[in-house]
Amino acid sequence: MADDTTALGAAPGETSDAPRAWRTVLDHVETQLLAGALRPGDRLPGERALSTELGVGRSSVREALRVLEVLGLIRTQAGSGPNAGAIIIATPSGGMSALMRLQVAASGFPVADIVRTRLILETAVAADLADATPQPDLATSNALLDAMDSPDLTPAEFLALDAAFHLALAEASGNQVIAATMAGLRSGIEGYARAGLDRLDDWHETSARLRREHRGVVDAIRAADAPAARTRIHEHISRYYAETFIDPTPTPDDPDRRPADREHSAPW
Amino acid sequence: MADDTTALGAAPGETSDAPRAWRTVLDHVETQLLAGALRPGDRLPGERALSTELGVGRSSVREALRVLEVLGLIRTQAGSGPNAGAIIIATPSGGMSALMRLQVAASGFPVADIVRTRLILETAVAADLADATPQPDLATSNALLDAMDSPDLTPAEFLALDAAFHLALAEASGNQVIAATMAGLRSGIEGYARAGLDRLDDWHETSARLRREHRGVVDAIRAADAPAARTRIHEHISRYYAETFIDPTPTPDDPDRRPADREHSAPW
DNA sequence: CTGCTACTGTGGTCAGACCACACGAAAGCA
DNA sequence: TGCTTTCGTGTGGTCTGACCACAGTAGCAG
Repeated sequence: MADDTTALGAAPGETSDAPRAWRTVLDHVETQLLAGALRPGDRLPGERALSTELGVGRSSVREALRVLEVLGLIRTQAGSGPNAGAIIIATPSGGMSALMRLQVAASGFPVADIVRTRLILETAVAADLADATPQPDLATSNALLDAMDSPDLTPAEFLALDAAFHLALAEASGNQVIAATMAGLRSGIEGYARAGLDRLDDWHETSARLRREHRGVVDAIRAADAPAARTRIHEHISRYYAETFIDPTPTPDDPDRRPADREHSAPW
Repeated sequence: MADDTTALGAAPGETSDAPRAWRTVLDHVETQLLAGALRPGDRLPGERALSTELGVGRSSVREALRVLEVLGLIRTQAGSGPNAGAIIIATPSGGMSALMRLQVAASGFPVADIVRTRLILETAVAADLADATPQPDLATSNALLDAMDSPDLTPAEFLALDAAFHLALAEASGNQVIAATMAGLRSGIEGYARAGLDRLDDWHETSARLRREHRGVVDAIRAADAPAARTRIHEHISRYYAETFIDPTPTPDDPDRRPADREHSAPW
């Protein structure tokens, strides 16, 4: 369809219309994706090729590719051969994590909101797993649970396994959006979670309780007892945060964020 | 490779360790953000300044900035004055939308998973709003509802208002993470939603029902009847998708996606 | 004091040049 | 013939230097 565009489309200075050059590239890739011309596993044209093909500079192409890379859409590899170049991979978790992490860092996402969202999602996941007709595969989760029983784990290691466990549950539900979101939420509050360790009085006792609660959740799922799974995971998460965070209250008061309806005091 | 030459931190070729230059920039910004040295509203150093400061080329700085921009962390503005340059803004919805949209396009996110996630989130939001102690502010939602009553709306326009309504509810809950996620989910399936319009037998009847259901949800929230709010929003959403999508079944079968536990037949 | 005009700094883009790398084909050797 | 080595080639990764358009601002003219 006539790529009109002409060579003028993206001149150096660009004015009036001005679709930022890198946007052109991004849109082009998205279109190709939507049209099915590009599927996971495929290789994108080389940067130089895309550059001439779209009539933009290579740097602009690179800016777009960088975005795609961070968003988890492509993987780049220098060199030659079938594995080289930019190939399409749909790995959302990475992008989701980056987004959450940075937004939290920039106080765009209050930690409390993240925790609350996590609560909602995990509760639903647990109930979902319990109700699943073909008993869901919890092998990964169980393996992690066993690993957590190891007595010589540092709190940080335990925490990592804990996070993996929760993520494994989300993945077991088969919902990729939730799994990716959970991964993102996790990494968004990772720093706080680690910092919260110091706040615990008795780590030994806490870890024991966490392990117990984890087993409880899995047991409820196995027993196909959705209500119990819901309750247990809910309490598990909310209790932990109640212990490790001083005050999970949302952002104090930003000059440009209306503190309007914020105190919904949801019971988590 | 005897003579590695280079030896300088970030020489052109870079080897062994090789933290990709743009990553350096990204990490730097994130660190500054975490340290509080950079807050929303602040201006980042100029590209050239950052370039020399971090010892990387301007192109690398730009690649990083582009990522930050797409992620909704900064806003760039050419020219001079206080509004020029790259200033920190924490606007997650944009990045979330881009992420979702592209992942769906690349079949990284099955549409069904998105719908299901939306269902979970919105159900929770509705219940949350109903339980909120200070009656939440539903002014925006109501205004949209009224706008939707206009008889001369094209299906597409109606759909846009509908989306805005649902988003307004999420925003009213005060949870920014959910609001942003909802915005992302929406734009991820926007194309499908529009396409689904053709599938409707009687648009007039459908829109009337949708309006009725919307009011019903808001009424339940006003009445602080969380269970009703839950049920109504759930039915509202699931019914619509059941009507507009042929087969909400996840991706057929991708060579690299195990069709494992996927049929959890969630009741939507 | 007012209004116009240069100036300056900022992002946006492009073009060209290297580098390191990884693969594959050709050349060399057994 | 078959294996090893070498060289060539194409790819991403980066840097440098150069314009352009734009938006304030300082400074000059009225």
